[in-house]
Amino acid sequence: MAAKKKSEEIIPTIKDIPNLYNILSEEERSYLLDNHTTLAYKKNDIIYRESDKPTGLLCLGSGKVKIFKEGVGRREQIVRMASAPDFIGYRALFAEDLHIAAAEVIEPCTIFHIPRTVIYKLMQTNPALSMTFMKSMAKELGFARYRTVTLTQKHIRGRLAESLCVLKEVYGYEEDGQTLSVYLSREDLANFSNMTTSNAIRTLTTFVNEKVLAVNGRVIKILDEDTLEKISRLG
Amino acid sequence: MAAKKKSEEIIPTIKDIPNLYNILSEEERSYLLDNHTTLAYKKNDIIYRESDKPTGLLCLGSGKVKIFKEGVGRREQIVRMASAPDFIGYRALFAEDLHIAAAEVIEPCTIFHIPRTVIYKLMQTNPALSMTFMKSMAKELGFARYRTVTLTQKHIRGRLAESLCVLKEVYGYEEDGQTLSVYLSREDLANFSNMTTSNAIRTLTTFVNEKVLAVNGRVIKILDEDTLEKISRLG
DNA sequence: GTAAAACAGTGTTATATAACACAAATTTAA
DNA sequence: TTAAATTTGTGTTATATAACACTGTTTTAC
Repeated sequence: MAAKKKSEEIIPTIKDIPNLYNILSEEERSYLLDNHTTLAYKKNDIIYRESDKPTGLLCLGSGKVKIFKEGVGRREQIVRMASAPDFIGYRALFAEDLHIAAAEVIEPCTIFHIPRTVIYKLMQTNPALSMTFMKSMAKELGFARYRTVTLTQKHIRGRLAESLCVLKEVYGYEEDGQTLSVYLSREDLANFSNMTTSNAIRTLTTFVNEKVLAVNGRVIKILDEDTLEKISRLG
Repeated sequence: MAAKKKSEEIIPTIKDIPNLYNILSEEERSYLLDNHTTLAYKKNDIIYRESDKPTGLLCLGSGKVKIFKEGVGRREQIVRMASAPDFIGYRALFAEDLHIAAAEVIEPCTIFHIPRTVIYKLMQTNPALSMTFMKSMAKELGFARYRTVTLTQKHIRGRLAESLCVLKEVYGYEEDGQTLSVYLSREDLANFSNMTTSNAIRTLTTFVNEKVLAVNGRVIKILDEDTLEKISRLG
């Protein structure tokens, strides 16, 4: 959080995407290194919007991103929280569709852009690369299925508890082993959990009263992970 | 529907899965023909269950299948309705996961089973095959995202209207150009639309009163497709 | 450094939909 | 071919959660 820390941060390179770089041959690696661009985004930047056409593969080298769809009456539904190293926006690329969700920066990002033709060429010669994307997408589809059920069937407490558990999985804790390593508005928390902002606030308060969480502004500490998971499971 | 018709039906072969067969070389085709099995399932058969381990790729050659997850308090959520020729159960295969949903036969099926090693071997030599599965899965993920939003945000009328539109897309009409070519219980309709059976029945009745549908038992005619789509869109 | 905007928090009310309970009709099985 | 089970249909009640309306507090921008 300290401003000083930021200036010391080392900028990642595409070599830091192991799922991508590690499986390439020497020749493929140099082809990739010569044929990608590195982009820097700051907080609140939009990386792509709903109905944009994908131009290539995006790899999140550092930073945090939320992926969301606009629903009924502008109400937004966050469908995924991405962390580095992750692929983003590749569903639309491989489906040969337009984007069906938007991506917005939550914490400053380094993103590698690999043009469609480049990544397709690599996939032609390297079957393992296709398998990587396939596996990644299959995991996401599994998660999407799981969430469809829980967001429609669990009660408010269960939905919020589950979202917090997911955030813990994706971003982990700070050094203290308790503080969630994301800094989200109540509204984002609500949009990730399919509820109104008021209800997210209220439910957060009950979790604090029950000593499951400690909350200080947007800083959330998970005091009792087991109970949180239990609340999530029982809906 | 006539019993006689059934006995005349020709049994499909794996050549009838164009997304798979058409993109293979002669050599690959004969390898595939020698290394798959054809299975027949009847109504209400379970093809696989939640937490089963996938053993290979399943291709639906004929028939109709529902894919569902069990949610809170045994309540089932239908996440997909499959029609021939479709791949089924391949998400778990490629994610190297257990199945996270179950598949049940709605109308008698012919299914081709291609062992994991066989399909992986083909994917090693044929990059286009990987792309086929990738595209298929990307489309499904898009659909899943879309549904998450509508099932959580649309009202009951919009959800049921949307489900009927989806069924029309997937299974189409009978020869009369109006009758939905699936025969589902009210409960299945409800489980596909995230509502109780009573509410599915009631809402169906209001659609009949509004002359959008005509219903005779489980036979549903869509009288006014435009209005149905409008109801679906407006939520 | 101040004004404006966005966000957090809380109480109250309204409402969509689940839950329940039962009757009638249809299908299944013995 | 009769009984049992399942499915369909309808009315009533209960309740979870959205919607609304404010106030106080941060953050942002000029």
